[in-house]
Amino acid sequence: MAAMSLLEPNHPPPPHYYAQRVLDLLAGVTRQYSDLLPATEQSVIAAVRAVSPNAQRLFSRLWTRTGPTFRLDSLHYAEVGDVGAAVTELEGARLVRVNDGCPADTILARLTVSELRGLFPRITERRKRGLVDAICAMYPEQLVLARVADAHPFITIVSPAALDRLQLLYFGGPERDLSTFVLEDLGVLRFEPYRLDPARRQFDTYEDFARFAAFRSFGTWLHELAARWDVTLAQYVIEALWAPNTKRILERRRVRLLNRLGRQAERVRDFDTALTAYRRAARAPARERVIRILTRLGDADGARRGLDQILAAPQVATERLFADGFGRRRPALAEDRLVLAAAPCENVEAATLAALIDHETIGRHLENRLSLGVLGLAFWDVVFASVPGAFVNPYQDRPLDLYWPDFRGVRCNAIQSRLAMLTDQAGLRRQVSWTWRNRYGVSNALVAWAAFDEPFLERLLREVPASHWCLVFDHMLNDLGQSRTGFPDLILLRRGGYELIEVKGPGDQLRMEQRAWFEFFRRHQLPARVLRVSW
DNA sequence: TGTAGCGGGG
DNA sequence: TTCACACACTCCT
DNA sequence: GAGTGTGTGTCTCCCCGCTACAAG
Ligand SMILES: [Mn+2]
Ligand SMILES: [Mn+2]
Repeated sequence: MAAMSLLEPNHPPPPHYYAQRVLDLLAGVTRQYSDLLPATEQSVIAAVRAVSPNAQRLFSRLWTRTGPTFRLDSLHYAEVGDVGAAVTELEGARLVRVNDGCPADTILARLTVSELRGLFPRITERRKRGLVDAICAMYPEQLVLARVADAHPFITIVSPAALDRLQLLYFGGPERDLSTFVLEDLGVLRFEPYRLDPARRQFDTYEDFARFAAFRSFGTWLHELAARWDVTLAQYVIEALWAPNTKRILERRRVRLLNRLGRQAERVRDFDTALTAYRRAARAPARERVIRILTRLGDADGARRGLDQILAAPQVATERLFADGFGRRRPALAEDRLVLAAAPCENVEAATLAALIDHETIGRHLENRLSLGVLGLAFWDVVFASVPGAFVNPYQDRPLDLYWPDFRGVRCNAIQSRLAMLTDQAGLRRQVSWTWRNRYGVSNALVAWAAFDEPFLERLLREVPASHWCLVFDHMLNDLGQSRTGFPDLILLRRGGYELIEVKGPGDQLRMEQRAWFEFFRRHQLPARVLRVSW
């Protein structure tokens, strides 16, 4: 429940606000996970609870800021009466270290260029990065820390990694952090009040959580690998991701990481590593990538065998379409043509839309936001229906299995009965407008609220027959992971009709996901076409 | 001196 | 900092 | 026509002030 009155933009929060939120977080983690917390986390929790409110307040501020090191002169908070006393207390509780605890470059980065010049006048680099590097290279670390401490005393959080893990446990994912509290209390973020099963928790064992946390750091390593390829590191990651996980959330993340790693390896032409990564991943698009690599390497037989395997049992539609057409010439999809009067000044889609609308035709460039959004509005309560294990904390914008292939199977009755309610326009309108009125602004992975407004939604439901919407919903619900991409760029609405249009500029072509959608449109005779635009 | 980008804040 | 998309390029026929 | 590499938009809020950095 969002207490709107708790915070207002640009008005100071209640004095104990941040501290209380941190204590709430710690209480939540303790309640759910006290049995599997490692010693570091336990001692952090105990220490924070033990210090005075004044120290709790300062520590909570530190936690929400980007650390782990802070200059004392950057700490002024109305609710912290005596910063010096708070710091001393936190130091005594081993939550922070004073004038120590970080590498030289970390504290140097907190100084301005002119401060750096003042303290280290012999270094003459121009840019800050170079300045810091040069100082680190020239002076021993202890000297740097001491000299900075003298002019600008600072503190460092002792266990930032433990704080990170506590946050991760509480919010269940790296995308939410303490700022979620503020945003929710401001009313910026709102979450569906779905039912949580207290007996279910996201991580059953410490190993589960450790893997989850490890996967997150692999993600950042992968990002570094993109900048600078390192075979040893890449192979280490593959090694660590070698065995499939029994937990599905972990397994999906594992596959994603391996596929990303394969892609990076391909980019630097390390085909051995790429093949290994893809073969361990084994899930789409891994087999397709393997075939492309084998073809590049001249192993036509291996590629052929791979293609046969895909054709025998395609994992996803795009994979089937790929294997279908690979090496052969695909029959070109019929395209219409449009010549614009002038070169588009923004994107081609907007220019095309402008050329196509007139006094009786309106349209939007929405792509997947259209199909996903209307689906989300029509199936709101089905998406948030209480399914065992789907919701594990109050800050989710989707059930954990939204994009899993068996999303529908798990909810098959609810989905069937909802589809039956939507077959006529009145039923569809009833659901959609109920959601619009009662849930507007609530976070939902399917619904981009800003993309819609009431009049447009109204016409959307009037001009597109409910039977067509149902065909689309039915198709999407079979596997949202697949159908969430590739929807055509534009929808045009006119009295008694509509049209979906995929805009293609010169030299742009249908992607595999878009092909899959057009296959569906053709099968059900929905009005969709590809428009080749030139100028 | 102008400005884009970032960190801090509610 | 992700992800889907558009677009520019190459090689081939 | 097909495949590949790479740039781009958006980032789920919006405001403020400061700073790095480069241009004048
Ligand atoms: Mn598009
Ligand atoms: Mn397009």
